[in-house]
Amino acid sequence: MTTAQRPTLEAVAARAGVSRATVSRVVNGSTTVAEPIREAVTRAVAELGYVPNLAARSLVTQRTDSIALVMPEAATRVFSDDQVFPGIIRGVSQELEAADKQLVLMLAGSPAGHHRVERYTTGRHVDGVLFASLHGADPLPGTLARLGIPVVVSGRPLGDVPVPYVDVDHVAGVTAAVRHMIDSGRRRIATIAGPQDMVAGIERLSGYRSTVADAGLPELIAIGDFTRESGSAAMRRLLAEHPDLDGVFAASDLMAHAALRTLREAGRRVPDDVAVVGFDDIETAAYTEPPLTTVRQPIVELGRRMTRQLLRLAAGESIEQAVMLPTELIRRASA
Amino acid sequence: MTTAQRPTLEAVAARAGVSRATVSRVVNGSTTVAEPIREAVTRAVAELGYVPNLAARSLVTQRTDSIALVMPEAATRVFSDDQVFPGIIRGVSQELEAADKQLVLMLAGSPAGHHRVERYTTGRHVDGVLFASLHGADPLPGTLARLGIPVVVSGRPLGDVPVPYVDVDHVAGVTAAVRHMIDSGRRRIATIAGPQDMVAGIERLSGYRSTVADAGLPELIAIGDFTRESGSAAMRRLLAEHPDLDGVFAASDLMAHAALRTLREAGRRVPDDVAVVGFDDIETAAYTEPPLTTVRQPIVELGRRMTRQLLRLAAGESIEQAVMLPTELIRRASA
DNA sequence: TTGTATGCGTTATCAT
DNA sequence: ATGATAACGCATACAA
Repeated sequence: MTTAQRPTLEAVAARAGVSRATVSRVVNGSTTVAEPIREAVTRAVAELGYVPNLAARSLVTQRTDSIALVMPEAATRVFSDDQVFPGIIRGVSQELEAADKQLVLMLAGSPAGHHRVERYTTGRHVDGVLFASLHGADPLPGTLARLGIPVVVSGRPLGDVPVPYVDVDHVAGVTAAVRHMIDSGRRRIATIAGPQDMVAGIERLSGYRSTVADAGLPELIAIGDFTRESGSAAMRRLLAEHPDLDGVFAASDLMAHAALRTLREAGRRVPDDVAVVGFDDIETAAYTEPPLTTVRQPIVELGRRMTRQLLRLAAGESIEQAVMLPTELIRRASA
Repeated sequence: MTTAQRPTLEAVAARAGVSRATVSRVVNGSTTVAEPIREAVTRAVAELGYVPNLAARSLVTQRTDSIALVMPEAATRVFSDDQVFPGIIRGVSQELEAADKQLVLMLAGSPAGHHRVERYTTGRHVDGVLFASLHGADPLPGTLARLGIPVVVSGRPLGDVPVPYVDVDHVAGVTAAVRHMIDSGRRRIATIAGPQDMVAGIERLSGYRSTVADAGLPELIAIGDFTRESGSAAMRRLLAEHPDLDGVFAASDLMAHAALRTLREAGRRVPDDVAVVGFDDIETAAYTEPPLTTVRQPIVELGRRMTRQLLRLAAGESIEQAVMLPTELIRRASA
């Protein structure tokens, strides 16, 4: 490896016939530099192909200009075709790009991974930390916040940790979904709920319960974990226990997709016999058979908002403890 | 922000009653440290919650212990429910975690983004660079390689840049797919090809052409860009131009999925009237109507192999210029 | 407006 | 086996 020595401030300074300090000023856009000198320096920078050494810079500025996005899911689940995580990544990188910061991605599925994230983030190797989703009451966000490290979480954190978060309005979305089925005459509406150690799972279930309760309808519940597999199993259970059901609200499109198939295999027609509504509005939802009515959540926007909040926090501003994003019922053919 | 001063080597040294050098040795696992001293230092580290400052370390070691994964796609396409990119990310992070390195994710869809990536990577802010997919003949990988920066690309690079790459055996996969249809009696087999500025698109098309040619069958071609939308449009075109087609090989599952729907809308039964085979084996493939026969490519493994190659390269080893991963025909109901 | 001098927290070299 | 001490490349307070 003939790793050509990369030029330093020193080299540029020599070439331009000025001091290191002046070059540094030009590179960092200081206004107090005479035009001819600025030009000379700029030329020297270009000729030498100078690029600042970030390590050196961050050593003195105490900033790293990078932020971590932590995905505490098991690596195998983070990237199923559930589009939640990819969507968040996309939103985060858009906003980070605008701010000229780097995205350090950390999957923390295993305990070892979690520990690694803890070491890395508490070690202040990043200017801030974004959590993409929390399982149970993870103490890490709170720990970081207490250390004075900027943190923003997606989804209201379980337990009462005073960590700022951005979330979508699950309850409003679910309410709209269930109401829609009630309005079209369904009376035996079941739900395939999400995991009850995640806010999204908890809130979507509670939204369902209060809505059916308000309408004087019974609760028909089976728990899944947002995946297709769990959706199939849950649907089969519901069918066995409540053969007369005429509506299903699934807490994720993946589970709804599986429910669609399971219902068909059981000889039920959708939406004629059973109405089905999902949650997420993943791309596949428009291509299921029949196309899926579902609750859209602005997932890319979620990533963007989290990032904006974090950057403000890192800049020393104070921010709202909670930001809520709206959801929307997308009507297709399944309900 | 009461940013508690984080302890430095100096502080640990003072507490343990030794020199900075000794603490550094213990932290870095040097064997030349007496056991009692090592213990004292270890205790001091724990008590103070010391974590090394990576910037300072990398300033002297000339390593950053992080590698960049560049996705040169437009941000909007990188995370469609095409599982390719998420899969690669997953493979890369698994392997990186094992090597205790950080993943810096860079999307480079826009020209500005591309330039940003160039600056960042040529600036040696990472120990190596992985490219997740290339459009056309991107010069950046070659540039980096010439600068002595370790680079590994996914997919054979277009143009003849001598950059090491890992790819899946597109041709073998496509051949198996088309043969499968021929063997079951299809004689008018069309293809919905991928974009012709990407190797995956090019190779899958050429695999199709040679296979039908070998069988003395006609070429029926429409070009898409791997997305569902383009798949629908291409399928409609094929139907209009070749109403008698009895088989379709789509270069991506997303396009195959759209084709399935378009065929149904046109009143064709799959597989009775028309056989359909896709490529990728995304999770959705098992849930389409009918379930999709497709060519599975080991996408997570691709990410892992790329990473392993890169790490070897960064460690000064020399590596194979090309690594080819096998594909496999997964038979379901659509063909 | 520009230059000088200092320090950021490590690792590595060289003594001891 | 351990300790001084010199880099590493940069930003900035201060001096000019």
